[in-house]
Amino acid sequence: MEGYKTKQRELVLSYLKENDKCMSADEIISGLKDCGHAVSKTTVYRCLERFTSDGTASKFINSQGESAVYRYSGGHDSHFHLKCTDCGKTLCADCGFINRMQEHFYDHHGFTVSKTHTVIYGLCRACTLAKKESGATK
Amino acid sequence: MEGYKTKQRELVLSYLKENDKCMSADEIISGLKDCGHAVSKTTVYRCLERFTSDGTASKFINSQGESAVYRYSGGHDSHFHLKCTDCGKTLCADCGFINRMQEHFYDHHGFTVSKTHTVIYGLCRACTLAKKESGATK
DNA sequence: ACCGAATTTGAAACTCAGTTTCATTTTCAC
DNA sequence: GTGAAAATGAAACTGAGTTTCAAATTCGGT
Repeated sequence: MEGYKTKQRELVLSYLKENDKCMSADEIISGLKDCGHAVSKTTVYRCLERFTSDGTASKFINSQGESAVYRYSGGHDSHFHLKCTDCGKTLCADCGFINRMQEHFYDHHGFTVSKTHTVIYGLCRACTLAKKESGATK
Repeated sequence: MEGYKTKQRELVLSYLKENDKCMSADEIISGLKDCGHAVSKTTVYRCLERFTSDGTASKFINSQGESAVYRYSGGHDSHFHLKCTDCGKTLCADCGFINRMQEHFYDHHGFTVSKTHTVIYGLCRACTLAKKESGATK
């Protein structure tokens, strides 16, 4: 009931497992090519979609114009992305606050917050400071 | 110190003011065209970028492959987007919880959460229910 | 092992939001 | 008015992701 088993799907899956970090589709495509196990772009996207929807991997959307990143779901659950709108860096925050958020949004908005897909936008420490200074001097 | 005043910029600004809701760049472009005040795509994007960075308007990024939406910042501050990863609908949540989030992320992660750019992903009420049911019956 | 239907693959063409380029036009301080 | 700085817009481009479709692969039934 789950489709055929194919070499390409195995390759993408083990690449995700072996490189346990957030990777764009492009990184995965060229990573596999460099290993001598090239898998086509189309197929990689199809695998990632499949893994994302069956829970094998998580997809993180950072901002439009920037590629999504994927990561093997090896128990990384309470994991948030904090994206700096100034310098563009993305921080990962593994913290329990998400549970409080989940409660709030479920109770007050009937909304089940995804543990893995949410991106919080704002300013990182460095850019917060930079903004403050430039605001003070200008 | 703020650039020249132009007809086009005024048109985009008043269109945002008069239609106080989230609109994609495309809606704005064709809306203006339909009013008989066409402004070029390039210019609309440039205006939106300007308004976004000077605080006149807010930009909301929902998901890659989908266009960003913009809204005039007429005091809509504690305003969140809740995006359903299943049906794709976006809900707006005007609520004070963002202040608690801001505190948490500032205190524990040195991160200043944007009041306007953050998108929370998850399942809306309807899709949460739908998931539960299909999970129970299958 | 072989057949054949269902599934998967991949190259190429496509989509579409957003950006870049650059010649032309507009603004506004002087 | 004049001219330098800024803004406009048409067209071409970019790049992530999708679609198309013919060829290849999987695997249950025999």
